[in-house]
Formats: sequence, C-alpha cells, structure tokens
Amino acid sequence: MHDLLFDFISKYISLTEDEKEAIVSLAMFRSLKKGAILLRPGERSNDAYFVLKGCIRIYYIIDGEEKTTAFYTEMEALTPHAAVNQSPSEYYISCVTDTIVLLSNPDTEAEIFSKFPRFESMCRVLAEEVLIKQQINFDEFKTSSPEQRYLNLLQKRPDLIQRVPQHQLASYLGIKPQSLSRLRARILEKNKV
Amino acid sequence: MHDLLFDFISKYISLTEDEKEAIVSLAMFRSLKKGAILLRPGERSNDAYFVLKGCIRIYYIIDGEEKTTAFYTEMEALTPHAAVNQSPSEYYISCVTDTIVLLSNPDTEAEIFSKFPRFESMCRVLAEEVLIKQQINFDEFKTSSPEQRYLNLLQKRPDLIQRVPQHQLASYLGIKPQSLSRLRARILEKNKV
DNA sequence: TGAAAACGTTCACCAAAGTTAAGAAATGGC
DNA sequence: GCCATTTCTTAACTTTGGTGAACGTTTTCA
Repeated sequence: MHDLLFDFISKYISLTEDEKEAIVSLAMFRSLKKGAILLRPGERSNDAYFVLKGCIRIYYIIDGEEKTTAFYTEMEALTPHAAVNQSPSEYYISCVTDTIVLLSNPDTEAEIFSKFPRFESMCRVLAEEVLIKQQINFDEFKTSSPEQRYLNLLQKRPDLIQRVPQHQLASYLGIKPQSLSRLRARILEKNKV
Repeated sequence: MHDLLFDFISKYISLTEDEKEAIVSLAMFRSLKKGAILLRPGERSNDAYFVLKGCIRIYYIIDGEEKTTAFYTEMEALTPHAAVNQSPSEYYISCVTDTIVLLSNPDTEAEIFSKFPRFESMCRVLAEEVLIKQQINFDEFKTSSPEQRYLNLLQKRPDLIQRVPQHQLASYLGIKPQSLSRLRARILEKNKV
C-alpha cells in the first residue's frame, strides 16, 4: 500500500529514506466498504483524502434528489471545502466501491512541511496542476452538449462508465437518469444505421 | 498600484519592508487596451496574470464560434495551462475592458520563493482556496439549469453582467446568445405578471 | 431464499435550448 | 456625422432534455 503512495510521489520528487520513514510514521490509512459515508452535510472535518484503491464521490441532496458532481479514483486527491474553510460541509462524500484512502489533515501536513519543506513545494505544484486540469474540464463541460460530454467521458474515463451506476453518471453529466438512458439509445440508433 | 497588490497579500500574510521591496523590484505591470490579446492558441508562454484593474477572459474558437469560459476581474489570478504544462495554449486570453495586470513567471517566482519561503506557503494556500472555489462553482453549474445559472450570476457577480457583452456571457452560462436573450425575456415576463 | 428496495429503460407530453434567418440597436473608426 | 461592423433581439421551426408514470430487472438484506 505504501508503494502506491511512493510511486505517486516519485512523479514529483524523489524521496530519501528519512522522508519515507517520516511519511510512513504519519500516514493513516482507512479501508471502507462500498456505500460508506466519509462526510455529511453540516459536519465539520479537517480531513483530506487520497484514494489508493477504489472510488469515492461527492454528492448533494437538492430538492430530495441526489446529485453527484465528482468522482475520485486511484491516485486522486480530494480536499473538501469544509477542510479548507473550516466550515460545515454542504455535501456527502461516499464510497462508490470498496475503497482504501490515505487520510491527511492540517496537523500532520504542517509536521511534514516543517521537516521537509520540499513537500510543501510539491503540494503547491500539485494544487496548481489539479487546478489547471479542473479548469480545462470545466471548459469542456461548458462548451459541449450532454451527448458530447457522454461520448467524451467514454473516451477519457471508460472505467467510470463501467463501475459507476447510471443515475450517478447522469447528474455528473448534468442531466437526469432518464435523459441519459434516452441519449444512449439515440447513440446506438445512430451507429446502427 | 502597489497598494492594491499589498492589500491583497495582507489577507494572507503580513509583509516586512524587505519583502515589500523585493516584490516591488521584481514586479512587472502591464497596461492593456480593451480587446488586446495576451495569449493565442498555439503560443507558448510562462506568464501568469494577476488582475489589478479591469477584466480579462478566456475564450476558445470552436467550429468558428467564440466560446468564453472564464472571466477574471480585480484581485483574481489566472495561470494559463500553457504556463504549467509547458505546452502550446488552446485558447485566447483577451481584455474585456482596459486592464492592468501584474505579470509573474516561474523564474521570478522561484527567486521570491527562495528568498521568502513564506511566499510559497501562501501560494499553496491560495491555490488550494481557488481550487475549492472552482470546485463549488462547477458543482453549481452541473446542478442547475441555464436560467438558474443566470439568476445566480445576477446575485453573485452583478458587475459582470454590467460590463460583459451578452454573447460572451451566454457561452459562460453554457448556452447560445439567442437563448440568453429569450431566457431574459422569459424572466421579465414572469416578474411582470 | 424471498420480499422490498433500488435501478434502468421506455413512453407520452411539456418546456426549454439549438438553428436559421431577419432586422433593430449600439459601437467604432474614419 | 456617417457608414460598416458588431451586438442584441425576435420569430418560426427542430431537437433535446425534463417530468411523471409504468414496468421489468437487479440488488440487498433480513
């Protein structure tokens, strides 16, 4: 399990044995069952999550309906706004499948940053990279139709379409489950003719 | 002009005179006319921008149509993906109004970071904050209709609706200019009755 | 294993956005 | 100030998504 983490970090900086030990001594892993809920609306928490295995999602309940807005899979990090703003959460975070996450919080972060300043550099670079990816993602969302978004997702994250229930995918694409169903039928129809 | 910048920074850390001097000596300001283009598709550049006055936007040309996806106004920072990925830009960056920006690039950043490590901490915190804001923004976009998005924008950034042309706003809301026109007429109609 | 709940698809109908086109209004440059 | 260009609005028509309901299938778990 540590190896997964070190492989990820090695894409940014190479670690000394000292640094590896420091991480191992502070790392908190958590195994979760499918459907387990990590955070609920109204709850406060300083934890951020790094997915080592499995898949978690963010969803809201709006007018009694579940709206999934994001999925995080292997090697992706989720920092809830509640952790940054010190404010109660507005959404749920829950496991789509059985999942293993690495927990992090401001205290352990501060400890690592002060011992190994290179870590903070890495986190800044990482945050900037994720910001850029999300920006591009948002741009694509804005400039395309639900059908294009679905076809796009098929290309870019075919794994998601396999392991995520349709109704969760639908709101992720900004539409209702019935519309996703219809849209898929439409695409099949086009390809048949 | 420096004051605007120092006011912004003071929200995160307080500066010593040494630090202020270092910033002043490295800061590069640039005044731009409405319509001026800062970056074009295909161009490489390491510059990031911090808007001191005015408004800039990101837009794509897709199938011959202009699609505006983001606006940046006073005290907002724009780091183009071209600067992070070292890759050619995929979009235009241009001035909506006359604008003054502060330029930054990896070299000047590295210089400041090595002299004043607190600066890198601030940038990490800032990047994380912006990431969270954008995440919430994206969530709201996904979970609401074009009409709701427009009403929401009226609340949150009424200034934008004043100073940005309708057709740029339309694609920012994920629709065509004609639809925005119609949607506004619809809202007026509702409020009349 | 069997009943209940959750999930996915389909349908008919309605509402809203895309498309195409025309014309009015505002803007900019000379 | 005047012409050209850009921007905004309106309208008719097409396409697509939302809604409510029904129905078969799968999952869950007691």
